[in-house]
Parts: sequence; C-alpha cells; structure tokens
Amino acid sequence: MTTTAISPIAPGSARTLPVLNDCCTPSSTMSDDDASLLAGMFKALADPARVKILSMLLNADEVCACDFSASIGKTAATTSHHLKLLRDAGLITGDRRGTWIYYRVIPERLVAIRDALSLGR
Amino acid sequence: MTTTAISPIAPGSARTLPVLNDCCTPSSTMSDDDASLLAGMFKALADPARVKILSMLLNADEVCACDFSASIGKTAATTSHHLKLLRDAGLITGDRRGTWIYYRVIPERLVAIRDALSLGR
DNA sequence: AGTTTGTTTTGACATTCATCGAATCAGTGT
DNA sequence: ACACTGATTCGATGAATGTCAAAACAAACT
Repeated sequence: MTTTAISPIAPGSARTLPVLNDCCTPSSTMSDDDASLLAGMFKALADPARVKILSMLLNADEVCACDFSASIGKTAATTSHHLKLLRDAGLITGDRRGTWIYYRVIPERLVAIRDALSLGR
Repeated sequence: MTTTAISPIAPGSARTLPVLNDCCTPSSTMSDDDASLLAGMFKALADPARVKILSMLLNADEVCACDFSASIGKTAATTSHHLKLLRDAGLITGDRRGTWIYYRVIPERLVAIRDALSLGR
C-alpha cells in the first residue's frame, strides 16, 4: 500500500538552511486520504481504555470480551463501545463461540502504523 | 529495509482456549499511568493535520513554522495550535532563529510509541 | 518612536467523544 | 414457550477537541 517513501528534498543536499529572507522550501505533503487514514488509526488508540484492551490482547493472544470490563474498570456498555472502535479501525477482531466472544489483535494493522511513521528505517 | 519482521505474538504457545463454563483468565492489565501516557501520545497524532506535520518533519529534518500553514491548509492560528499539541506531547521541538521558528521531530519519542506497542518485543 | 512580518494566545462556536442507564439482541439452558 | 446471561445498541449528558477571527506577542527593520 502507499507507505511513506517520498524523499521530498534532495537527499544529501540542503544542509544549509535558510536563515534570513527565505524560509520555505515547498516540502511535499502527505495526501489528505493517507493523513486521514493514519490519523484514524491513531485515534483508535487515543484512549487509555483502548490502550489497555490492546495491551491485554498483545499479552494473551485471545481474550474473552467478558474479561475486559473488569480489567479496564468500565461498564459493559462502555467497554463494548471501545471494542467497536477498535474493530472499526481494523485493529482487532472478535468471533463468537457459544456464549462468549473472543477477541484477537490483527498484527498487520499494528505493523502498518509503525511503518507509516517510517520508524523502522 | 523497514518491512515487517516482528512476529507479534508468542509463536506456538497457548492453543488451548476455554470454550465453556469458564471464560476469563485474569490477564494482567497495564497500569493506569502507562495507559494514559501512551494514549496521550496517540492522541497527539490523532488528527490529519498533525499527521501531515509529522510527515513533513520526518521527510525533511527541519521545517520552518511558516511552511506548515499552507501545506496543511489551515490558518496560522490553527497550525500553531497543532504544533503546540505535538510539542506538549514531546514529539517535536522548535527553536527560533531570528524571525522564523524551525521545528524538528524528536525521534526517541516516536521510537517509544513503537516499542510501547510491543511489536518488536 | 513606529511598521511590518511571523507566531502565539484568547475567546467563542460547533462538532466530536467518553460515559453510563436502560432497552434490545444473541445463545444457552430449563 | 420462558428465564438467564453475555454483548450490543439507544438515548442523553458533560467534557474535550478543531476551527477561526481578533488580539497580543516577538523580532527585525525604517
């Protein structure tokens, strides 16, 4: 998919920075779509409850939905809300087995977050 | 290259799952402080404008503040607001040189985000 | 002094978000 | 059929957020 790359400015050049009279080199911008997509993934993680949920899923590769509520200290309704946001963001998935629903993390999406920031380099 | 690797979860372990009568293994929870800290960093990136700003900074390791406004299509006031949020989150830093202010990314903080997701582990 | 330009803060507004109670849906039982 | 339990959705409320115009601040220049 479209990940970074880009190298917007001459690679080894531009060590001299404009100090006066000229400040702005155009410097390419990420597309609106890519920025919104990435921001959406970050938004999905921008809450302590959801961070805890993800943390639990990263430690035990499958967690019963019934376990989240007590662990994060929120009502079942609120917990379900957070689970839905994480699901909609494509970060986790859950399947029902009988009475209970088990959630797993989708590792590819987390890797996508890291790569999008070009942190791996 | 920056791609994949990572093996997100313990390879062959934990294949027996509770299916009936018992669903919840305690499964350790992240501390409130850690969760809030992490969520705060994600929140700082949970907006397209701020993602664009960070993207620009990752591509050119120093960008004049005057350049952001046009690139992200927001007013100077709004741009300044977003820069402040990124600054407060410790993700970027800016220093004034004469008339203009130049921003840089603080790579350590971004690495912290990646590590916190325990993708490398 | 005053002017000009770049940046931040203030104030206000509209939108989004987190939270919970209550109602509803989904499965498993009796 | 009914009851029970786990999970989701609905509705409402208070808080947080993004946005901009206007004012204030900072630095350089006349």
